[in-house]
This record gives sequence, structure tokens and C-alpha cells, in this order.
Amino acid sequence: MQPFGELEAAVMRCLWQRAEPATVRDVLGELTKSRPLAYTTVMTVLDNLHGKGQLQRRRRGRAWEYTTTRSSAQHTAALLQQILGESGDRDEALMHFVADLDADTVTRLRAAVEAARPKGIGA
Amino acid sequence: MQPFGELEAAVMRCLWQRAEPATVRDVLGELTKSRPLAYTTVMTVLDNLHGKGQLQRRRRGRAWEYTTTRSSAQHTAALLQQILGESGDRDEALMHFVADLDADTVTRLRAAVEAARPKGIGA
DNA sequence: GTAGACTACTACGGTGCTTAGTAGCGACGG
DNA sequence: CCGTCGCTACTAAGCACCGTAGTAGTCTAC
Repeated sequence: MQPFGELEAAVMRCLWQRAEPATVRDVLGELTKSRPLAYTTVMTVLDNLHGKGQLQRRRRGRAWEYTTTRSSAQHTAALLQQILGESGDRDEALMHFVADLDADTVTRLRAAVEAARPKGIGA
Repeated sequence: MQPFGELEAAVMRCLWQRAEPATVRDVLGELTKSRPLAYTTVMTVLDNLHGKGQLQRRRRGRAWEYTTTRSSAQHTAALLQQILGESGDRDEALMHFVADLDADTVTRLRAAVEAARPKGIGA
């Protein structure tokens, strides 16, 4: 699972925002607000993302209806996980990471960490 | 600042491990332990990484001596930061991220978060 | 001044993303 | 029943980046 290309990212963003299943035409309509794109271009991208497991699809009439397999947050979390996993020094990296966060985010992170400590169920 | 290629990553790992400045020949010596590479290949990669700002270099005799501009941990942290920044829902993403961490890492993360709370100096 | 080492410049193949065309199929309207 | 329109599947070309390396030029040391 590697980072998306530019257009792929735009497509994913579009799908994440609307929370509802979208057809090629839906996505095309959204994307062409900012730049001209061919119908087939969007279709190819959607098909590629489906092939990569990033999207699910179901028939609606003659068109496919695409949905993201993971929420944006889940995807981001998985990316973070992966980056951290590839890192040599997880702990050091986490330290730096937290140190660079703004105060507000640190607060939320602290809440999350506390919530994730149910007394020691750990691995 | 995007993820490294395979060889680039190997070079960075090599430089991070040895903590000392390294010449092309040094890196070549290290990398050829696992696979055959041409001197110029390594040179090109080092030069590219330097061009991308990932490496600094200084003359030593006639050769360049390369050093990483950031520690491995800093680099990882920056990547994490970037991923998170590109995400739509930072908070949700962090929640998922923490939820997926193993207990040990959560413990360390908690320590990091606590360390980052010097009473409320916030942004 | 000749040899060796090192750099700069150049180049080519592969892969993945972006972009899109063409052909074919199926449904609906007349 | 037939044509048109929309949609999909297949195919493909351009571009960028990475990996890989050769060649030529320069500088030092002997």
C-alpha cells in the first residue's frame, strides 16, 4: 500500500467527502469543477483504485457505484503505522513526532493514548 | 519531500547507521556486501539525495564526504507529520493510529506525550 | 608526465501515474 | 425492431522518477 498519485488522491478525497457511493459520472462531475478531465480518465483511475483494493464497487443499473474500503482516518492511520514500522528507531521518531505537534493536537493525542490504556490488556 | 526509492533508502540507512561522514567509496563498500553496484551508481544516488537536500557534503581531499541532514528519527517524524497534515481528519486518524499500536509502543508514546506537556506553553 | 582516483555529465530501461481513444454491449425510445 | 446513447473493457502513449551505469575530464601523487 503506497501513497496515491495526484489524481488518485483527488479521487479518494472526493469519495471520502461525499460519504455516499459514487459513479464515474459523479466523480467526474466533481473533479471537472477544478480541471477538465475525460470520462474515461476518471473511469480508469477508479478502476485502478478498485484493483488496488482501495475501492469497492457494486452495480447500480449499468454503472458501477464506488465506495472507499477504508475511511480517510483509517487510511491515514495505516500510512502512519507503515512509516513508523519502516523506521529504525520507532521510539525516537515518536518523540520527535510528538514534539512537533501543536499543543491542541497533543491534547487530543493524550486523550487517545489514555483511552488506549485499559489497564494492561496489551500484547 | 517524498519517500525514498529502494536504493536511496538503502543509502540513507547506511549513512544513518554509521553516524560518521561517508564518501562514495565508503557507501559503495557497505552496499556491495549485499549486492553488486557500480561506483558511479552509488555516486549518482548520493548526488541525487544531496540535490534533494537529504544529504550535506564537504570536501575531504578530492572526494565528497556525505552526511545526513536529518537523523533517521527526525526524518520519520517529518514523514509522519506530513502524512497527518495531508489528512482531512487529523484527530480521527490519530485515534485509529493509537488504537492500532501495540501496548509497548503506546506506553512509550504516552511518555512522549507527557514529556511534551510542560504545563501549557502551547502554540 | 603518467597512472590512478574521483567527479561531472549523459543516457537508457523499467515502472507507475495520467491521460485518453476505440470498440463493444445493453437498454430505452420511436 | 432498430438506432442512439451511455457505460464498460481494453489498449496505449506521454511523462516523471528511479536504478543503473559509461565516458570523459580533472587533479594528485609519484
